Amino acid sequence: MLGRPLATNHAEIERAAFRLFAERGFDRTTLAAIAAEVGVGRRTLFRYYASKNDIPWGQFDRTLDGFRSILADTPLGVSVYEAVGQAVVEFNRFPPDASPSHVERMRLLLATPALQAHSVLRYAEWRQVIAEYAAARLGVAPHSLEPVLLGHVSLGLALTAYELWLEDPASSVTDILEDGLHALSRQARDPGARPAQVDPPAGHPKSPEVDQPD
Amino acid sequence: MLGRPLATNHAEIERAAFRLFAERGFDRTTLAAIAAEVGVGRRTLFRYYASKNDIPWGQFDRTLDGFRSILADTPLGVSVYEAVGQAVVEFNRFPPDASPSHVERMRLLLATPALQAHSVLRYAEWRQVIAEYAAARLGVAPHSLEPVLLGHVSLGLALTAYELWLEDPASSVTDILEDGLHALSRQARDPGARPAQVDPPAGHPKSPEVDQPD
DNA sequence: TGGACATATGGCACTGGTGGTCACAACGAG
DNA sequence: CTCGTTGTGACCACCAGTGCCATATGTCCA
Repeated sequence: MLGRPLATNHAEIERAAFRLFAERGFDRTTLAAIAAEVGVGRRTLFRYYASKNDIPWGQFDRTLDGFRSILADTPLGVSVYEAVGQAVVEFNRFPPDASPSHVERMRLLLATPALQAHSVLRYAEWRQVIAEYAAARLGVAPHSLEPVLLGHVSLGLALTAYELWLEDPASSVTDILEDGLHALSRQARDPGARPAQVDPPAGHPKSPEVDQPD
Repeated sequence: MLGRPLATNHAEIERAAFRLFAERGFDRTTLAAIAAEVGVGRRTLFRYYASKNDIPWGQFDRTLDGFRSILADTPLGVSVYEAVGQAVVEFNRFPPDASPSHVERMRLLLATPALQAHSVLRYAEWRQVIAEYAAARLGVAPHSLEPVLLGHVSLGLALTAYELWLEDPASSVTDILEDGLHALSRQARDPGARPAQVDPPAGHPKSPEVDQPD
């Protein structure tokens, strides 16, 4: 190694940060406090994380690479949709007992409004991975309807699973994901049926109203 | 009216703000500059909008009420999924020619990272409207799987439509939404088919890796 | 006409996240 | 020991957001 050695590392910063977040909450924990806890300068934190919001996410790059691998290892015998569905289930599998830090992390990410907001930027990268995989297999552009839609719907399913899981920590993300996949296929199979299937999902917040002079 | 009259209104602020955003971009436009342009104090802006990020969204409350009405006017003869699907299409219908400000607004919202992030908080309210409608019709809790999933998938479809529309402004959001609805039903109908349907969507960014000491 | 009252304004001070700059510290190599 | 390399941390500026409060500008009532 050349040059001055690192004063800290990501793991140490995250341990300190999570401890403080747990004590005071995310918003009321200042970067100065985290820096003091770690024993480095406040400015140094920005050399490890692009922003305060990125601390709970850790080193997401690595995680994305893992997801790419899972998709790449997917059998070609099934449809793209099944493949992606299974990859998502696989990706979100984690030891049901251990990893209390994983639970803490997800709780923080999903329960803190500032982090919910910030997370879409990470989610976009994740959706992109799906879109690229789907585009390659379907032989279409990554920006065309089905790859993009598949990315968005997959994300919707995953967020659903995590939301429900947080409400009932005894439940299993994997199980909810699989239930969701079933619901999504049931939906289309009997589109006219009254209740109890999941069918034509829909839109998004239209453009805000054009203001009338008050 | 009692008390001092208002110094400005939402429409005036948005006109000024959008002009500046177009010139310098969202991030490089300060609230001080907007306030100066409108001719009011910086502090006053915060009495019209909760944050800078809320300016491009306008008065979203009104918009949500409109969406509730659309859902409420939905015929009971069709399934919840069809009803929501159609409501979303209807909600996102807007004059194909006019409203250049609508285009500008959406472009800004979808192309600015800070706004993409902030928007999830608005989207959450919008999903909630769907979940409540679906829960009522299905006779289940709003926090149960199908209503939550329907909200998320609907949002995913809508975001897909807006993203594709932005890439090709000559296209129609309504058309893309309808294509998307078809893709979603096709998916489930022949789940084993090779390419060209949209089926088992999947997961979500798993918890970040637990850091190893670097 | 002249308060009294209600309400909006806008200045000020302060916190906290973010980013730039730069001198300095700590290590390896020659 | 000195040089090159690289990380550190201090100082600074900027900006969003918030609490506080004096002041401006209306209506209403005596």
